[in-house]
Amino acid sequence: MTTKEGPVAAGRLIRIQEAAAEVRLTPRSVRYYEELGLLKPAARSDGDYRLYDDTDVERLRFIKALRDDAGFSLAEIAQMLEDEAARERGHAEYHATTDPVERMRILHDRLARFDHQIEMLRTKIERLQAMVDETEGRRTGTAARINELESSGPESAR
Amino acid sequence: MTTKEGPVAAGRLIRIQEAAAEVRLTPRSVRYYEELGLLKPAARSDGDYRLYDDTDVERLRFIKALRDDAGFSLAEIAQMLEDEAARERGHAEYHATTDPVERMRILHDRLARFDHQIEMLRTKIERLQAMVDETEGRRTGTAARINELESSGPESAR
DNA sequence: CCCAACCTTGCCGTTTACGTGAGAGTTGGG
DNA sequence: CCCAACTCTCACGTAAACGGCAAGGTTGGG
Repeated sequence: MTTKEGPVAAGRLIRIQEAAAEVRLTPRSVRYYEELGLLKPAARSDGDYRLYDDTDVERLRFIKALRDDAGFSLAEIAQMLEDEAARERGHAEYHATTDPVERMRILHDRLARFDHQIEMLRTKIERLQAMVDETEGRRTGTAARINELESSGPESAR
Repeated sequence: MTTKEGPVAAGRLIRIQEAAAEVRLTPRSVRYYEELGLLKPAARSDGDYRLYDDTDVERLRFIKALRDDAGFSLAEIAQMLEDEAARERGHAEYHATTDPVERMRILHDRLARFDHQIEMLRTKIERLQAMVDETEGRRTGTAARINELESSGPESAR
């Protein structure tokens, strides 16, 4: 056990603008994602300000990556993340239940979700790779014609 | 040189429904893509029906792949394909010009476009791979905790 | 020539993923 | 306590990517 025990570092709570800026999103988008059930701020201030912790930011980063890089729709992302939010923060719930069977169920559930996410991404990679291969094929054809012209052309160019 | 020279097989001309169906798109989408300048039918019938050949269908297939698999916007796709349509069918234009310099320019242009497309796709693949790695990391962590519980759990389960 | 099935060009409707205020409340430094 | 900056919750506006319908023209088999 290290000195700073617990879930890594649960100290900082930031407001929506800072959280959004850190992952290059707008506050509006973050609120919209919440509206769709993709995440919930770790807490609210007395004045009802949304307060995010680092796991929230990580989640936002992941959401953005799924959207921008993988091109998934927010609906699909919601599917993939499902109520994982509840689980992640359900670290509390996880420790709350004494039932080891329940604990295993949660963990296995999580594992399955990871596997599914990985599979989705791998599938996408394969398709992209297929497109690369195809494009490379066409590129080769064009390159070949360039070579033809470069060896037969110069004679007529003289 | 084989017996059937020329651009592979320029015989069949199909109407929009058949073309769309072949690549699992709707006629509406195909028309919309045309409106955005992503492709132009090889010909029109007397009654102004759009008529597509196999290179058109290939193009549609590519567009759909870029959209569905790679997640590019139609605007980005338009960028990537630019006026490549003019070039592809500019096989005619290509053979029309006697200037070998012009021919080389066209070919090199095409090559550059292919290279750019490949680069875009490769970039996307790398990002997806990074996400896979990250997710696998988290998966491993969860799997580890499962193993912990599976070896320490059964004792309390007795 | 006739008709069902298909196509054409508008044009308005819809969903997704936000942008952009409006009006009111909250925070925090001076 | 005051005020600038930030945030809240509606609520309407918008661009992208089509769906769907209307009114009319085209195709092609019988």
